[in-house]
Amino acid sequence: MSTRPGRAAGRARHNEGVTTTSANSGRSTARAGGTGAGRRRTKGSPALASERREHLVRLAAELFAKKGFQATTVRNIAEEAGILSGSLYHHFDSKESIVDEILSGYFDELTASSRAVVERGGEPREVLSALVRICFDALEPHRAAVTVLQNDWNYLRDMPRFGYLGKAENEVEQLWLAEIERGRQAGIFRADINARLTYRMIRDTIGVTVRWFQPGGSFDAGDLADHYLKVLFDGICVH
Amino acid sequence: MSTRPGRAAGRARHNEGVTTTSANSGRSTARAGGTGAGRRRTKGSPALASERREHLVRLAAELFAKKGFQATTVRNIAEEAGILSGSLYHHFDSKESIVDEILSGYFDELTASSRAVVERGGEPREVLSALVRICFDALEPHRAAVTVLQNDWNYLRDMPRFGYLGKAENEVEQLWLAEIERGRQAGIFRADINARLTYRMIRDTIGVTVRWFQPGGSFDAGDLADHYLKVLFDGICVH
Amino acid sequence: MSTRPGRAAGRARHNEGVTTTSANSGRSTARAGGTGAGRRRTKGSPALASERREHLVRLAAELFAKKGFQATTVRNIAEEAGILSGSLYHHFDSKESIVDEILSGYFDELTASSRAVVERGGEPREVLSALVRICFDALEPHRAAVTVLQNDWNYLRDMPRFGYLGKAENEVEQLWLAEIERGRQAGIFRADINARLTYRMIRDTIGVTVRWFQPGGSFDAGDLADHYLKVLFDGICVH
Amino acid sequence: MSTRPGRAAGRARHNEGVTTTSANSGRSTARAGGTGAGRRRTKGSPALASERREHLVRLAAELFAKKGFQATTVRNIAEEAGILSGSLYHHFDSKESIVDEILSGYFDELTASSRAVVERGGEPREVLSALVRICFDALEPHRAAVTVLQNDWNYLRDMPRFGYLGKAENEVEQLWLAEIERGRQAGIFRADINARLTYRMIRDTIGVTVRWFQPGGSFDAGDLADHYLKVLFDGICVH
DNA sequence: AATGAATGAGTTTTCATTCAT
DNA sequence: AATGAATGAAAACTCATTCAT
Repeated sequence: MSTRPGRAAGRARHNEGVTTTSANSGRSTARAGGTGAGRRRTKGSPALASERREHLVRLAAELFAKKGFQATTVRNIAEEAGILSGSLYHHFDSKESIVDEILSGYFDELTASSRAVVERGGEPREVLSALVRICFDALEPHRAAVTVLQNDWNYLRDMPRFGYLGKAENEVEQLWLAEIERGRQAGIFRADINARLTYRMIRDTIGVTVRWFQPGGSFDAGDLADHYLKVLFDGICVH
Repeated sequence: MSTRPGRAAGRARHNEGVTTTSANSGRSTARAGGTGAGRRRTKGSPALASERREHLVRLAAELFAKKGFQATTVRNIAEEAGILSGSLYHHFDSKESIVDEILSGYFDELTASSRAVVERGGEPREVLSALVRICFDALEPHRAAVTVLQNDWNYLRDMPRFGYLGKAENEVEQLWLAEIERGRQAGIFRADINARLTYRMIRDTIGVTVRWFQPGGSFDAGDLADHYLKVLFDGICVH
Repeated sequence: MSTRPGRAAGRARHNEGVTTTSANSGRSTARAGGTGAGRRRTKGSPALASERREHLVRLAAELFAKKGFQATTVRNIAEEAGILSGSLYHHFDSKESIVDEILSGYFDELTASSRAVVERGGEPREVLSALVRICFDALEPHRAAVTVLQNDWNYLRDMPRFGYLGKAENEVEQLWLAEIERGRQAGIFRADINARLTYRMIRDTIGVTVRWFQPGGSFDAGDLADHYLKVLFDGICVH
Repeated sequence: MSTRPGRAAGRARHNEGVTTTSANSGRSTARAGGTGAGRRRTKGSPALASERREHLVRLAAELFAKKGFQATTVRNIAEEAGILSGSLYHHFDSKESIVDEILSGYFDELTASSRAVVERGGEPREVLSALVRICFDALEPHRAAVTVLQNDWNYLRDMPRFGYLGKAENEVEQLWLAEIERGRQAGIFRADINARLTYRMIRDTIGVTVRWFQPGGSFDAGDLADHYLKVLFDGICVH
């Protein structure tokens, strides 16, 4: 379902407005059609360096999800990886750039999938279902990102570097609003509901799920989506 | 609707399992093994807490809501009050005890109101409506508490001091579950919805509202409740 | 045995070299042959004010003995008395002046008693016994002073205010040394012991006793003295 | 005489019951749930601790001895080392863990030597002499530990972390008591002395010596021991 | 004689980050 | 690619003391 774009094609890094003093400011992944001479530090294959990096990001993601971004120290991450905290700076610019990588990965996928679903078109109820399912489906692969967004949004939103988060959110919102509106015009959705309110309600409800959702527990993300769509479309009352 | 108990009558502070070495842990100064007779600070007013203290709690609450508990420094709070950070410790034991005061105030009220509503009885749909409205109504007076719970729950839940939060949450959950079940038995609520899932969905959705809800904006808490109950009971689809 | 001089006649206060900014610098007890107009703050009888003050000193002494001077806060003392810390400053200049009162009381008595015993004269062995017993006997009434001297001597000795402690110690030491010497000349004490080393050994041993000595326990101060004198004079070996 | 075990072989650190969150609690960096293989910091040298670390401990020990544990600030230590106070935390968890290192080093050695001496057996008088000499001999290499124990015992004894101090003291006491008893049975030591009282007297007297004993002064630790044993065994009186 | 509020200088500790090796 | 040592700025908290009321 997800049209997951390759990393190179996706939105690159998002360090707008950030002064980068060190040499290692951006991602060190290969850039498509790179113009400058990409920093190559790794002697072996670039793929290996990238693997190490991705591994570190995954470790960090887990910690961010478990303890929150602020409460996770660079030392925590390094310990988890079995190295010293200073050594992390060989791979990343800063703690922020790690979380950036995590969040942008999530948003790249979310916006791309959402756009694709809407472009494909179909019954508003089906499209809306698909949008909802995209969010639920992200709960497992992007658990950390969603969690950080839930818990540390307050902290991150004020940082210029993460301005893109708001923009991406907006783009997704517009897609939803249009679809809800379309359903209303078509007489499928009730006229007396407020589209924005409804959107917020749905998105928030899904996001906040990470706080108690256990992958591998009694429900999987699909069950959650089924249940939620049922209530969303028809309410909890018997008709 | 809410039987809102006065602060003085409600459950006081919740520092179970916390050794308090300093003098300012509770509202009335705790004394080690003093020989003198207990001092009553305020003779005239029934309020136990000093006005100054309450004022400081309010200032702190605003900051916690705006920036999060972790991101708010005691200096921030002190500056807001126009004093030095050390002076705050004349009134409070710790930063934690400030947030404790805020959170316990919220939970005292929430559990009391919820219990009262359930005990009064009535149609399940009406009782559930009332429970939902209690949560929405808390959004304004307890904005800070709800916000902190949203953003810093991950951080707070591991602290023994805040174990009571989980317990209070549980109590409320039980009230809701019983009511949903009752509605199902009565054939009012659909048999194919999961009570727990539904509960989490509703509570979370309301709580997360605090992230964008502006008191004094285009919607007030009542509008939100109306809209939400509409969707919750009957869904967004036309029947 | 102790010729305990009245407070008024004893060495007054010892704030040499301390700039006193507040009004209440010295003791407020009546001064013998006072020249200036003594500060009179108490409306009732001066004796009552003095009683309160003495009571506070006793409370402080207990705390100093239990937790050490440095580790005891002014707040601790005030709490014990059932007042607020600031209120203590109505009675005392500073924390230091409280401990000063405790220590000087001890030394006034110690030096006076020791002088008296030596002046009375007699067999060196008897005089030395009496000197030892003075120290043991002080263990109960001056427990706090002895304890503070043991634990906080390092801290206090550098303060000009407490320079008199060293002087008083010296005076006592001279009395002992002379007596030991006299006993040696008389052929009663061995010639091959070092007087100073012996003095230090005895005094220290007695002082350090406060660390485990429990008034009301299996031994009283007299038992300790008996035992110690036995070992001191004749050793632990069978002859 | 002392079987002085090397540091690396002795009982390491004693932070029983203390939750260590940071990385630097022990000598070898504790790691949370690291995946990588354990790192050995020093391959060549058998010493586990870094030289830098040991150097810092020595500096701290001197300051603790001079000013007392409480009165020595981490800033003092850092300044002595020519670094900033925060930098100390690269090497140590806390101020407490520094003093822990100092104290446990002393006790490891003391208990090991004492055990060895007792196990070797011999005349009670000789064994007791050896036990006394162990204590005197520790005065120079473990001056700081002994001093801290003298001055800050009151403060440290209440901390769970330092519970092992009491246990180690107890073990040593038992060794002494058994030896004194053996000497009594053998008719070498007087029957009318109390073993515990005698033990306390001796140990305390030696410990308190640190308050005036100057390594490099007119007496060395051996002289002190000689003199003390003379008095202890035969008393100061001529027989 | 005491309260209640505050000061100010200090404390220990945390932590992202830098950098020579 | 990593270590080991350090920085520096800030954090929470402590506490003797002051002072208007």
